[in-house]
Amino acid sequence: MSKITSAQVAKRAGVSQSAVSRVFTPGASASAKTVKKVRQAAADLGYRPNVLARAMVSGKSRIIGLVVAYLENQFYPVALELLSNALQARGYHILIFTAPNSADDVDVLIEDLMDYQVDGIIAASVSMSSPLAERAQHSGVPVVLFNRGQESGAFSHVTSANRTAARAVTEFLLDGGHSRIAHIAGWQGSSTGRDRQAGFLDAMQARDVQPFAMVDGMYDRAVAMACTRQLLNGARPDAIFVGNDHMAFAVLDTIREAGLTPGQDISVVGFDDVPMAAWASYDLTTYRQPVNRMVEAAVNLIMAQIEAGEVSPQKLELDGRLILRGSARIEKAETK
Amino acid sequence: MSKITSAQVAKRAGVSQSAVSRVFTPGASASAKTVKKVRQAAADLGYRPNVLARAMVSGKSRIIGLVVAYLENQFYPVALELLSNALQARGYHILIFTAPNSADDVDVLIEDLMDYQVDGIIAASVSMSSPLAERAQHSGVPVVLFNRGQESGAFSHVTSANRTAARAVTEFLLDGGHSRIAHIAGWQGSSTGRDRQAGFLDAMQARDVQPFAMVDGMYDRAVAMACTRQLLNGARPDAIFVGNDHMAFAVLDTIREAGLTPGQDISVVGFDDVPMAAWASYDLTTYRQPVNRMVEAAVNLIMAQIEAGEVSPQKLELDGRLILRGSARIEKAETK
DNA sequence: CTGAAAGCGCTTACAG
DNA sequence: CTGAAAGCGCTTACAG
Repeated sequence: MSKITSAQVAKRAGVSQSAVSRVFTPGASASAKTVKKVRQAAADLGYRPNVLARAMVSGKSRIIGLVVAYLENQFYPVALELLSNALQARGYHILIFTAPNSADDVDVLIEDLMDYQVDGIIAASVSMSSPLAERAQHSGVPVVLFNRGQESGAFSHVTSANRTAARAVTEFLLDGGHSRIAHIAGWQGSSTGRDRQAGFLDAMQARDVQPFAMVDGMYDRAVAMACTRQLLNGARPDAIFVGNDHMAFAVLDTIREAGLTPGQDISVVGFDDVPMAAWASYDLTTYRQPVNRMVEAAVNLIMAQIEAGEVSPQKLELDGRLILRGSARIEKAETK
Repeated sequence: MSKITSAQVAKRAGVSQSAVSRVFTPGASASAKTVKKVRQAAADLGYRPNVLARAMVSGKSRIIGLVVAYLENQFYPVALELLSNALQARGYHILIFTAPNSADDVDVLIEDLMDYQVDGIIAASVSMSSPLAERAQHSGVPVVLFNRGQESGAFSHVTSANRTAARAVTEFLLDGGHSRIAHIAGWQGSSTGRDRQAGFLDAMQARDVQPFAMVDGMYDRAVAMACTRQLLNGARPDAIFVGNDHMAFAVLDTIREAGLTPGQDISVVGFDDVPMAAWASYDLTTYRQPVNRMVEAAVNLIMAQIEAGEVSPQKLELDGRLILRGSARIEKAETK
């Protein structure tokens, strides 16, 4: 029931409270004898410094606020785990805020987050409003957007080179001899959804072929299934480029439900390469986002901003690569 | 760059700093006039109370430490999201610690967690050592184990009635006319793994049938696949009861890889009923853990312990139910 | 190297 | 209802 304080340790060790503090402060300056006495007393009493008190005076909480949504999409738990490990390794910890998908509420969340005096904020899969951007700036709390871009120059962000990537995916489909290509895009309210769609259109226009269809799957399984049923009705596409793997699994399930075989009757390509994409039942051809490197970059960015105080926002776009599996035909149609 | 403090608000509002504090304290006692002036000044300045400072003096951080592992198993992200939402709704937030699966390191983690003066700890899918149990007890920090039991009476926990549930699953398989039933158990170092295995054995013994095989899948996909390949070699089982869905998906993939059809050539039943189990490609018959109720119970328990100071540990075991899908044969063999 | 003292931003008795 | 004051558990100049 008792919280041991540095004062109690000091008393037992026969030194001042400041001495105890110094022993537990990395950049210490204490004699070997003092260190020994203090460590002994601390061990006897089971003393551990109160991180909150330290945070108050130092102004550094060693807490990073993480805003995350879409946890049903395997990409995010994976990223969360990597993020947490990377941060833990540097002595930071994550205060997690699960976000509603609507924008206003995210603002409220971030304000709550800032009340905890977090040293930085990583916002995954959410956008932030401009007023909020200003508040964060003003409070001097660095913000890094993860897997989401930001038009305003306020924040740093790290994403894949979504537009280029989507273009590459589309070209792959075109090269494979597909000509009736549909795109089930990610939520158009998100930069990733818009960028990937733009990349799709880039490639189609460059080859002068019309999209078979283009709809917004909202990054939602049920919506993606409904879109797919629609698409399968009547004249069918011969390929569907889906805005992320999570929706692509829904597309695959729906295609099979209709008695068709993915990769044979219709090609499907996703985006992310979550672990499940490699599982035999899905065997999804997809564009791999370099999640390891993305996490590393996000952590480095936020650390740099925390340490430097101010760093001009950086926009990082990393390259991934297409992973070929069974859900999409590779060879040209004529060579079949 | 500036953190606004209550003193600054007080000055602008022309009241004392205590008055400002009262206005922002729920159980306040301030005149309407004071409230008005203070709120105005606070709004002008963009003031928000420093949660850390409040935590220091009140001794309540409104932070719950969550220890979690196995994030690749969809059960945990789902639980995490529910937990976070439930806690957020009550004004608490989660400081997350991703756990290595080995026991010693968990202890270190929990100590780190306690340094943040968390008001309570929810440990999902991990066990805690006895010495640590004592420390937590001693510090007066309530601990609730989630989806994992604890022999020692030290902590509260909430789980499914794993043994009974596993027994029911096994009986279902037996009733379905299966006689060569294998069990790929969860990690035997975990209570859930042991309890489910015990339930499996209960049912088998009651019917006087020998297990076809019993192995430890370690809650790991790769291990489960290896076990399944082994099982498929030579005389095959006609059913496999798998310790959780995450492994069951691996089993299903492996069975198909061998050219067999789950639910036809061999029945498979999982445990959890994660969302993916319902997806057409897996269509997994499984025992549904009542995750909503489990989360609710865990949150209520921890809240009760925080508010009451001391509450004797409670062991909650909730009932779920078997969800029938296509991966396991239902009718008796003879009626086929 | 070391101790006394101030102060981080709050809450909470204590008087009035 | 309200203000002055003490104190939560630390870190960090400041003297010595």
